[in-house]
Formats: sequence, structure tokens, C-alpha cells
Amino acid sequence: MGKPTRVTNEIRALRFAAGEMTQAELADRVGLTRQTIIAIEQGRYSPSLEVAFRIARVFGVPLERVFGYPEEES
Amino acid sequence: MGKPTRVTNEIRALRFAAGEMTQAELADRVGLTRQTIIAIEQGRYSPSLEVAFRIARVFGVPLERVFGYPEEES
DNA sequence: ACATCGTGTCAAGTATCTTAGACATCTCGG
DNA sequence: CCGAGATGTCTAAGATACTTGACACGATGT
Repeated sequence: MGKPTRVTNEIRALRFAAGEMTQAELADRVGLTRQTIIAIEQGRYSPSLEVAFRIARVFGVPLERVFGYPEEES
Repeated sequence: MGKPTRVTNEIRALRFAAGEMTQAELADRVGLTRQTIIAIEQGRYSPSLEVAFRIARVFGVPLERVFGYPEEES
């Protein structure tokens, strides 16, 4: 339900890069539920900016390294 | 009301830097209402990541130049 | 076979973001 | 003075994000 978002992310790759971090562990470190991580990771919706910042902080990278937004061709 | 967010922004400064751009014009260019711009500019809540990206695009700057998130000291 | 872990799904509810419209205030130009 | 533009407030409703809890499935290990 809810339309999928245009925002892309590298969460899965970053989790593995960060020593096989599990979705549950990431959820815990970010302060979200596991379900929310799954939904974001799958691009089912775009998180709030605050959550996006918290995720980037956990991985220790800038926000734009985790999330992307496509150019628009009009 | 809802709690104010920890996310900071430079929208007002960027509007003026971009040739006295008005809130209504920004709202229009981003595809939001004027009210939403006001609320975000005042830090009454943090926008969705998608909206944050669109705002940054309008100003032609990276997202992290528009929005900031404080360090956390637990 | 059985238990555990990681991932994923579904459904129903709460919280937060976003919209729409009406209205108040200030400033500026005519 | 009067009108128009820019900012802001309030209320109410609609749309998304996020939570909680339960369950399914494949892989791994004992």
C-alpha cells in the first residue's frame, strides 16, 4: 500500500560491510523496529529525515552515501 | 503539536541567497504547500527524506548543506 | 528430528507529516 | 488611506511512516 519511494539506499551493502550486521541489530542501534528497517531497505517507503540521519550515523558515513535520489528528466 | 525535531536547516538563508526566493515560490518549486515549508523552516518537524532531497535539488546543493543533525551524547 | 537465527509477510493501531482553507499582521507602493 | 504580497497562526482532515505481535520459511547446527 503506500506507493514505493524513489529514494534508493545501500543499507544492505553497508550492513554486510559493517561485519555482517543483522537487521535486528541495526534496528536496535538506530532505535527502530526490525520491520521498519526491512521496509526501508526494500524501498517500500522513504524514512523521515531524522531516521535517515540516525542510520547514516550508525554506519559512520554521510547521509548521501546511504541514500540516493534520482535526477529528474522533464 | 508534536515534538520539535532535532534536525536543523538553512532553508531561510538559502532562500535569500537564491535571489529572495519566497516561501510560496519554494513550496511551488518543491511541490509542497506553503504551510509545509513554514513548518519545516521553523523546525516544527523533520520532513520525509524524499522531500528533503527535493528541497536540496531546488537550491542545487547537497542535502547535508541544507539539513543538519546534532551529535548525540547519551 | 528439533531448536535457533536471519529474513520476510500480514494486519491493525499509533504517531507524524502534509494538505486545505480561513484569517491576522507587517511592509511597501500608489 | 488602501490594496497587495510575504510571513505566520489555527483547525481539521488525509496520507505516510512507524510500532506491536504473530506467523512462515530457508539455512545452520546439535
